Amino acid sequence: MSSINLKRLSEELGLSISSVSKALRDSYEISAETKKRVLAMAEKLNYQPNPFASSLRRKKSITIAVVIPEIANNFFALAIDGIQMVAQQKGYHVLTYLTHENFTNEESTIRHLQGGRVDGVLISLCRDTDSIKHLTGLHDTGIPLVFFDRVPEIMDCPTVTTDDYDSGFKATEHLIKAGCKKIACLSLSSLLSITHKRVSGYQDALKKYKLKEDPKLIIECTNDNASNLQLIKKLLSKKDRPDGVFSTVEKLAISTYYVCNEIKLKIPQQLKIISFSNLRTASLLAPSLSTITQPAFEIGKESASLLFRMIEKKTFGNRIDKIVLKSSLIERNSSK
Amino acid sequence: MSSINLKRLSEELGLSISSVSKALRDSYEISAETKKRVLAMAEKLNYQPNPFASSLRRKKSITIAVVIPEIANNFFALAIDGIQMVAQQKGYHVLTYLTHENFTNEESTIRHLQGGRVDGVLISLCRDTDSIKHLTGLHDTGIPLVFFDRVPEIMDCPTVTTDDYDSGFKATEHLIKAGCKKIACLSLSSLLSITHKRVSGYQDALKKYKLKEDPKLIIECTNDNASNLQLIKKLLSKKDRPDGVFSTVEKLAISTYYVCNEIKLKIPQQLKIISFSNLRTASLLAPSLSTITQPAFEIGKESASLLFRMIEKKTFGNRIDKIVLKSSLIERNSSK
DNA sequence: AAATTTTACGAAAACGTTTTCTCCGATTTT
DNA sequence: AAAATCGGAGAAAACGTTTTCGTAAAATTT
Repeated sequence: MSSINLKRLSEELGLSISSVSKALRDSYEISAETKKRVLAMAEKLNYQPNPFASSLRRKKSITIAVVIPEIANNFFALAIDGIQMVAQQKGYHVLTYLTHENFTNEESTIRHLQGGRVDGVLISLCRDTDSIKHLTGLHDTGIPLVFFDRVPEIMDCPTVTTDDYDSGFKATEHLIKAGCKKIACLSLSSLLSITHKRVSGYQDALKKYKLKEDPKLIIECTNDNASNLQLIKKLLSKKDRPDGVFSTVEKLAISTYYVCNEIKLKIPQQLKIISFSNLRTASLLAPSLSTITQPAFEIGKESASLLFRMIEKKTFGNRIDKIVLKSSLIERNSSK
Repeated sequence: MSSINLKRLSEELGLSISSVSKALRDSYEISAETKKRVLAMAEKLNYQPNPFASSLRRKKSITIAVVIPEIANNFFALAIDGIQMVAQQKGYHVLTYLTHENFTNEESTIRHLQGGRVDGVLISLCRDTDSIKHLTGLHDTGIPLVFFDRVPEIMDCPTVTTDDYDSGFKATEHLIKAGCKKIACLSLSSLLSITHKRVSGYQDALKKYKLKEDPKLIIECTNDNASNLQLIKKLLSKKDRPDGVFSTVEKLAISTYYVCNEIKLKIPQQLKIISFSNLRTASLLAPSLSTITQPAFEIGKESASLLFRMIEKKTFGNRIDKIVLKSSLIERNSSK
């Protein structure tokens, strides 16, 4: 329990508390010589300023919050990596909150953040967020807020996303050109903006190539892995099963692989697959998985950078940034 | 900028600040009726207590720190998941710091944490941490510290690990029983306790089965992916190349797969592989990867639980807990 | 009825910073 | 020589809580 504070430091130096504080913050009011003395003593006693006293006084937390649905997910892990990089560079601390795709969790997390614990918030919405009322409170407190990937469709807010519509379109087009006539689409909650955009791309690609759209081929999956497996198994076991699958998220493609193994469906001969994914082992799978890969790390980096521009008021007036990055389609054997 | 504080609340209610504070903390000194009034007003004005004022006064941050080498790593992502679960349940906040396997980062992170920003620290050491001097300062401040997975070998400290020696032994034994005569071992820094234990298990298994140990077969990899690929390629391109590989970490197994693809080495016919890994797609790889899988989520859970026992002083006297969980060996086709 | 306890609340100190304001002696300007 | 400026430092208020202590009035006990 060392607890070296300014008072102790000032006594040791024979200076006032305020002078010591100023010296440590390199104020012009303090002579160079005194500063040197103070710094030396602070070093010697291993002085660490109390962050709470400082934050209380300065009304700055030097901390940001990241609110995401889950962490055991390649996309989000990479995004956090990017966020952390920028934050560390800025000398900021990062609080992480997981909503586990649960709206109630998201709500209470946001409410807690209104106390001023953080200077800014990065958030990717959870699958059953159907209203953004819980965010207006946070917005009203003036705490900068940036959405990434899973953003609200209606609210006027700063966002960092990828070209989801285009990617959905191209992925579907790719399957069509590979010979698919009947393409299923595996999606998360239809409440999510990314789902909506990716599925729209899918639908428009079908239209362009005059394939008839079947609502039954758009499978809205749940948050439970076992039941998703059932859904996919049911889909692929039917007599008139699809010959192509476009998965809007990685884990549903993995489930599809498992199902195909189970029911002995050959990829890509009997079923072609393409999926949004940040799997590092995509090319090592049997067969290798064709992916639309989002620049997850860059998304994190851009989101954090945007947030810091807002925190530092470098973003002019009431301008609202909407950054869109490009995903890349990587053809592999699952869609040959 | 709402900024509703106790003062504002007390004015609104015609009470003193202290009474409002007590009412909100459900003190026996306040009448039931007054409490109800205060709660109602707090709700109405959306009062959120200032965490810094509170922390300053109570000398409690209700926050823990997690210091890990990287986040884009299945093991650590799962561990964090477990940590977050426990923390959330306890109403604690979680600060995450990435060292990127860099000792200097680890050092400065630890130093920053000495200011009292957190009530406890969970840490997994980075690959070039060769001294734990930087941790004694933290220890001296009385902040509870729990190590998980990558723990110091010498220091008397609370740890949560897995049966690394046994796992290394069994993995090697498994390869031997599958017919391997010449087994290489891919390891991270030899400074790490996990490397040491896993490699010891490997060596003892060789001894038990009278296979001669060749130091050249123990490859200490770097933190750079490209150079690791080179190292592995060199190892596997030799005339007298090994017929088995025991990888102590996931990413080196993945690199090995890439190399085998490149130099057309057939797994498992020409080379058998087993690796520590938390890859969800292990069974979908070509061929499926035999793994020693650590209970990463549980490690996180247990570490956090232990830390909270220490924070809440529930751990008696100067007892030091060392929790060891079991990994499981899962045979798949890469070692058939 | 007097003495004691209980109930319900308020005043004020404390947590450790940061920052504004004040002050004093020394130097420079009028 | 008097006035103004300046460099360096300290006193004290402020940030928003929590908590100790004090104290009236009411309730209870003697």
